[in-house]
Amino acid sequence: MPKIGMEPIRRQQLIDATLDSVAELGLHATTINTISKRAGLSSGIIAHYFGGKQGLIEATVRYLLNNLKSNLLQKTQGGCTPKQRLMFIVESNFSSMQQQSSTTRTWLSFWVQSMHDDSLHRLQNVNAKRLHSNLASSFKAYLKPEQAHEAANLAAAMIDGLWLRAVLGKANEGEFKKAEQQAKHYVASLIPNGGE
Amino acid sequence: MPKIGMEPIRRQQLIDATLDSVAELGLHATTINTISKRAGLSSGIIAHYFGGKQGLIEATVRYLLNNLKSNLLQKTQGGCTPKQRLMFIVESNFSSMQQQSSTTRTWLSFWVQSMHDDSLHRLQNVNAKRLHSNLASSFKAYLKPEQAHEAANLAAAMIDGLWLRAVLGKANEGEFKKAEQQAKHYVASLIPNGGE
Amino acid sequence: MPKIGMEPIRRQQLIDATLDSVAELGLHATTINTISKRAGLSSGIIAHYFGGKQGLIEATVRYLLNNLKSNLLQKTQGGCTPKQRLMFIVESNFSSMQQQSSTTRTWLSFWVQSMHDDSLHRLQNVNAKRLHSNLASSFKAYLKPEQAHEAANLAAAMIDGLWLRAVLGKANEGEFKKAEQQAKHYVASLIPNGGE
Amino acid sequence: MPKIGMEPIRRQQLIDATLDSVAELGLHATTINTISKRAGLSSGIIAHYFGGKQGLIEATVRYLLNNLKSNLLQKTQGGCTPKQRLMFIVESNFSSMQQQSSTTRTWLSFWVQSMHDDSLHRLQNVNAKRLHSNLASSFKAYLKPEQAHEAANLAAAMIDGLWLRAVLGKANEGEFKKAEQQAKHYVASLIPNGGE
DNA sequence: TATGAATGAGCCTTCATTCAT
DNA sequence: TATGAATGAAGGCTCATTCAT
Repeated sequence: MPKIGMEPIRRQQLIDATLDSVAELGLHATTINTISKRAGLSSGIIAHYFGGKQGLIEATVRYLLNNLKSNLLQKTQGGCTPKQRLMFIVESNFSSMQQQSSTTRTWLSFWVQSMHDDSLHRLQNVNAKRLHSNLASSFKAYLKPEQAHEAANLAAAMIDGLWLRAVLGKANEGEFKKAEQQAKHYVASLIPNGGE
Repeated sequence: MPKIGMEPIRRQQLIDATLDSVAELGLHATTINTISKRAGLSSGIIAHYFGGKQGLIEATVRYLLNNLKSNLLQKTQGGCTPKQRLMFIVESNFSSMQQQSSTTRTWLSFWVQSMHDDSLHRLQNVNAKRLHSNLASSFKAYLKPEQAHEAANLAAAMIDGLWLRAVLGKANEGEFKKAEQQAKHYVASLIPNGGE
Repeated sequence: MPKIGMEPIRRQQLIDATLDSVAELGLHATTINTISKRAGLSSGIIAHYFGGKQGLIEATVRYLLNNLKSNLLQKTQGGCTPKQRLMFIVESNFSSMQQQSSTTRTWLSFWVQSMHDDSLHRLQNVNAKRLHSNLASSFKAYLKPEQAHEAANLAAAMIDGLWLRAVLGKANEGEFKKAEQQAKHYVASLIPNGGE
Repeated sequence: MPKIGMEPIRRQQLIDATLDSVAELGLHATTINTISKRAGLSSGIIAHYFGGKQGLIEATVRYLLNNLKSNLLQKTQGGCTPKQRLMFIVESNFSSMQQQSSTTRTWLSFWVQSMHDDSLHRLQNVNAKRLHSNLASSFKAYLKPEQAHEAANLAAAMIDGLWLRAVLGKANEGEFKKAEQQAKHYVASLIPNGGE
């Protein structure tokens, strides 16, 4: 008699294993075997639940994006000022899934793969636009629409740049935290009069 | 006696073909065959001149780094103010190799691969340090050492962040140019009193 | 669940195919493809069961050695005089595996390869020592230890020499049998007073 | 202006290099490059003088056989008794080319290769027959033709067997010498009344 | 006479996919 | 629902051969 309701459990097991494997070995060296072994499951299960490797990769990226989204939602659900919201945006981009430091490199691996993979590129675009619109809508409390967009662009670039350098430089937690502080400071500097 | 003086020509042909292939297909999908076909040569020639695929990849990265370096050197060789030098640094990071838009994504592919490849990581580190030290030494004309380093960090992050977003967003030339302007503007903003 | 209990069958299929291929083509010309084709299986299966070509080669040699060993064991298990045991040793070295004439040359191929392959050399050493110790322990029924060792050396050399010349000379069954008789006769001649 | 009379020099250089390479690496791992590098020449020269790798291999084997032959000739040219001649035959088989201990394994490599290579097999046959006929003709001084042939067979087998075990067992010079003594002793034992 | 650049077939290995159970 | 045996295409590498010089 087949076990019932295993699907969500198995899917999450495999997504977690994928994150692990990509973090440790890189996307390039991650295979169906490195994943299934980490999950303690057979390789065939991936075709069963995700249709194939590509399906699992996409599901994993979606999972990361959802995490990022809900992380911000959770931080802001109690209500907050636009400035606080900007800080939360920075925080969630630096920490959300990155609670396990492992996922930072995973994130970057997927990012780059998206340049040559249309379905990943679509997902990555959604994310970039969401970051921009989140930032812009908050900046609009302090700036004219045109300027708010400009500020959002710069803020997004600074967030990505600092985060990227931290990841590529194999930063430890302290350095990572410092990068986050620098990002916050820069974002704050884009608000006229400190948001008063 | 076999044809003489072909070595540098062949090596460059293969490096160019590698840049092409990685730009179009990504590092993951770039094979000995995609490269040699683009170079109009046989696959065996790669082993002949570079020992193997890995050797060619590394030579290609070294070529990119050297280009970046000599590009800046050329811009500044006539003598310039520290502020001008900062602008040149931004420019060379945005444009050097990137004259052919193809190399932008190549650059990024190698960057990410460096997370899981020691020899590439070493090369990438050299580059990161050179950018930082170039920036810091220029900032020292206007700031105390400590602050100059801080400014160099922020400037480097902003350069990378804007460049990265331009690349991943598949920016056209105009958008790329705009990102460069934003980077310059930001770097200038880190100089007290506009460098007077 | 996949087919169960196939492992020993597949392993034997592949070992048999290896013996065939090496016998016909030589170790040098034996490839993963010549083996897997003979086994009626795909090339990938070799990695699956033996980790690679080298693993299969070693397993095949081990199989030959085990056969030789159990062949002698079987002949002598009913109990026998030391002289009879010596004859059985000769017989098993001439015939054990060699019932299929194919394996004779295979055996020699592995033997020679062992000069440049450490893992094979270790296996080959075990075999050489076993032959010597089998002979020596039997000779000790008739000779002093020192002399028994000497006799074992000479007997082993004659067995190998006759067998080798038969193999290299592409002997037919009759010639092979004659070589075996000569070996037995020589071994018997090393026993004082014909073993009375 | 092309150098004249280089041919015999180059041919010998390449044959020597082949012996070296096969001794050290085995026939399997010996390539046109390992040979030409040892000879201090280019790889193309092999095609030039021997038509290809196979031609060089055959020439090398012929060289070994000629050495063996002339070694015996030289030993016996002063005239000798049949018994002495038998001893010389043993000696030349143990030592002739084996002056450089390196060639022993080379010899064996070629021997085995001859099982799957017709032109080598023909050469190897010539050698086997010569050994047999040399031995038989000497034994005929002491035995009837039929018995002389039998003795020649046994003697040849013992010579090969002892020599083979010495080679495969990676014998040092002392052990090698001892094997030669055992061979001589055995051959002498085949002569009725010690040749008086 | 001699070189070594260049080729491309063939090798072993890796791996996503398929499928019987 | 889950397995892992089996496949076979594709990858990088090795190497004997060819040939312009």
